[in-house]
This record gives sequence, structure tokens and C-alpha cells, in this order.
Amino acid sequence: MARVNQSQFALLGLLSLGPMSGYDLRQLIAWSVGHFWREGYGQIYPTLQHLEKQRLVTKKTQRQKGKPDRNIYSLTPAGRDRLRQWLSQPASPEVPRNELLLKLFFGQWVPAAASRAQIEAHRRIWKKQLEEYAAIRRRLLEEHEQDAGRPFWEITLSYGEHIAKAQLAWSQETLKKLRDKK
Amino acid sequence: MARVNQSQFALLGLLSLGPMSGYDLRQLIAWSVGHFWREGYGQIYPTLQHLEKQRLVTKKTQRQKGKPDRNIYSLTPAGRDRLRQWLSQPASPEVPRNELLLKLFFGQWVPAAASRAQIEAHRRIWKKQLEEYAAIRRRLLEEHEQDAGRPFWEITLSYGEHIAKAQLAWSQETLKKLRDKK
DNA sequence: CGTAGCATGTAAGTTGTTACATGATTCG
DNA sequence: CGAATCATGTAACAACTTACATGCTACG
Repeated sequence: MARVNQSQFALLGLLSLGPMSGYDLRQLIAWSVGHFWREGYGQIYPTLQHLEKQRLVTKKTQRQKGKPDRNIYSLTPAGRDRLRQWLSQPASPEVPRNELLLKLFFGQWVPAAASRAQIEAHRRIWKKQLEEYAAIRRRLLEEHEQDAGRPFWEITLSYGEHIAKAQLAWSQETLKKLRDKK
Repeated sequence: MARVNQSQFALLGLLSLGPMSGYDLRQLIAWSVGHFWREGYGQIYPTLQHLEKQRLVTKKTQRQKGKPDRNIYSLTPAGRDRLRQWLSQPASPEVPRNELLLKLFFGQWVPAAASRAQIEAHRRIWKKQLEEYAAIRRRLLEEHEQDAGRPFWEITLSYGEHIAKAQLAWSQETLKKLRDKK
């Protein structure tokens, strides 16, 4: 059995928060679920059409002056049911694929400095990410204090923080190990 | 620019440890890099042919009695160069895609028990994973004590342990939060 | 006698990425 | 005047998954 289109459900989920266009969806994805989910336009627009064909969403075209038309999509009751059904099913186990670890695994074939550089870059990325999580947390407390979704959004944020800290701890520990050895 | 075939390098890397067949590769992947990299036969066999065409590996057919022939692949000098070159390049940033978090993010639309069940399942998986890491660590110390690759293999293992512990900590913390709220 | 292991491969289908195409407005 | 933003979409291409196909041996 072929894998199910996950982007579909990401879009249904976001549309459950309110009607919006493909463009809006892209924007919203970036600053809401961006740290654990991404979609590009090349995925969003065809998927919206697919959802419309299945009657899970409806489209309304909004004319604008000076700007292109907007296609506003709304969840239908069937779409909401479909979303609920998906949410209730256990998440499928993710297939691990970590390029950094693969490169480190074969570290014996390159100078130690190369492996160190890989980890340094990794450390920088996660340090920045952790700072971003702090910013998200502030925004979450300020702008969404009584939003019904907030406790759940905080759960995903907390996940990110835990992972980021683990990434940083491992990076520093490993860099130290590599330094001591040399 | 299209994304580069990563499976290619995974296979080159494993072949750098010694000549072997596609079948062997699958086996080796499972118990060496299995916790951060996976490949199925549908990917391995075509990729080996592709590598052969590029002269990065050579094939020798070994006849066996009572069993099918084995195609043994070996790294060529060009293959080793190609591997080294790839190892020296910075790992491309991974695109995040976490189904569990996506489901939790929209937790407001399902009973709290559903979200709890998701996290429980997640906890069980990582608990098991952490136990497996302990087994890998034992094997690493016993069977590969003076292997040149060992320090690097330990680095990837340590990564897994850090992440697994973070996953468990988050799971337990979050389950507690959800319990208190209810 | 069914199942698992050994061993290799093909084919079909889906997903996801990237580049391309368009065109107006606003801002520096 | 160039760049960025708004806004939607298509086409081409990789990459990956799954199922299918084959056939022998050993084991319980």
C-alpha cells in the first residue's frame, strides 16, 4: 500500500483554524508549525485542488484591486471529520535519515577537522533554533494566552526545546571528545 | 537544482568497509547505521547499478551451490575519492517533518485521551530504542575495540542516546501535564 | 508442507523539490 | 529602476515505497 499524502492533512489542519488562501497557508506554516513541518507552493496548490475534488474544502475567489485574485479555501464538515479521523490514528513511525550522522560515521576517511566542522555547523544551527524557540514562547504567551489551541502548541514547542538542548549537549560533548583525542 | 541521491553515498560508505553484495548491504545497514539511516532493496539494487555505470564500484559475480549467485561490489579508487569528497562537504540542512507533532498541534479537535495515546506510543518506542542503544554500546566495546572506525561509531551512538533521553523526558513531562489538566 | 532465509531484480505509483512563468504594486 | 511582496499555478524531475516475480534449501 502506498504511503498516504501527509501534506493533505497539514493543510486540513491549518484550515481548521480558519479559511485562507494557499499563499496564507504557506505564511502560516512558516511561523506556526515551521519548526516541525514545511510545505512549498509546489505542494500546496496541487494539494488544495485535490482536497477540493474530494469535497473536503470549498473554494471562493476574492477579487482584489491592484493585486491578484485570492482563492480562499474553507473546511467543509466532511473535511473536519476527515481531519479528526486522521488525528485519532497513531502517527506512523518515522524513517530515520540523518545525513550528518552518516558523514560522521565514516569520519575515519577524512581529517578530524572535517568532522569537527560538521558538528560546529550543527551546533550553530541548533543554538539559533533554541533562540528562536524562546521568541516563539514569548509570542505564544503574549498573543495566544486564551486560545483553545495554546496548550497543544506549547507541547510542540516544548518538544523542540528538549530536542534542541539535547542537540547542543551532544555537540559540545562530542567536540570536546574530538579535541581531547587530537 | 535537484536534490542529490544520498543513498548512493550511504552505499559507497558501507562499501568502504569492505566488498559485499546488495543483500549484505541491507543486512549491514540494519545493524550498523540502522538507527539513523535505512535503505530497502528497491533502492539498493538500482543504486548499485548506477554506481557501477559511474565506475565508482565494480561487480564480481560469485557462484554458489544451492543458493543464488551473489554480486559482490567493491569500491574503486574513484569511488573512494567520491566518498571522501562527499564526506568533506557540509551536511545539507534536514527538512523537518514530524507527523506526531502535527497531530498534537491540532489536539484541540480530539479528546485528550487521543493525544495522550499518541505520546504513550511515542514513549514506548523510544524506551525500546534506548535499550537497543545499550545493546549496541555493549557490542561496540566488545567486538570493535580496536577498530579504526570505532570512535566515530560511538559518536553516532551517543547522538542516539542523547536524543532518546530527550524524547523520553519530553514524553513524561508532557503526559504529566496532560494528566494534571484533566 | 509451510515458512523463513538467501539473493536479485523490475515495475508502478506517489511524493516532494525546483525551476519556470506571469504581472501588478510598493518601497528604497 | 531594481527588488521585494502579493498571488497562483505548471512542468520536469528525482527520490522513495511497495508490491510483484523467481527459485532453491533448510528447518520444524
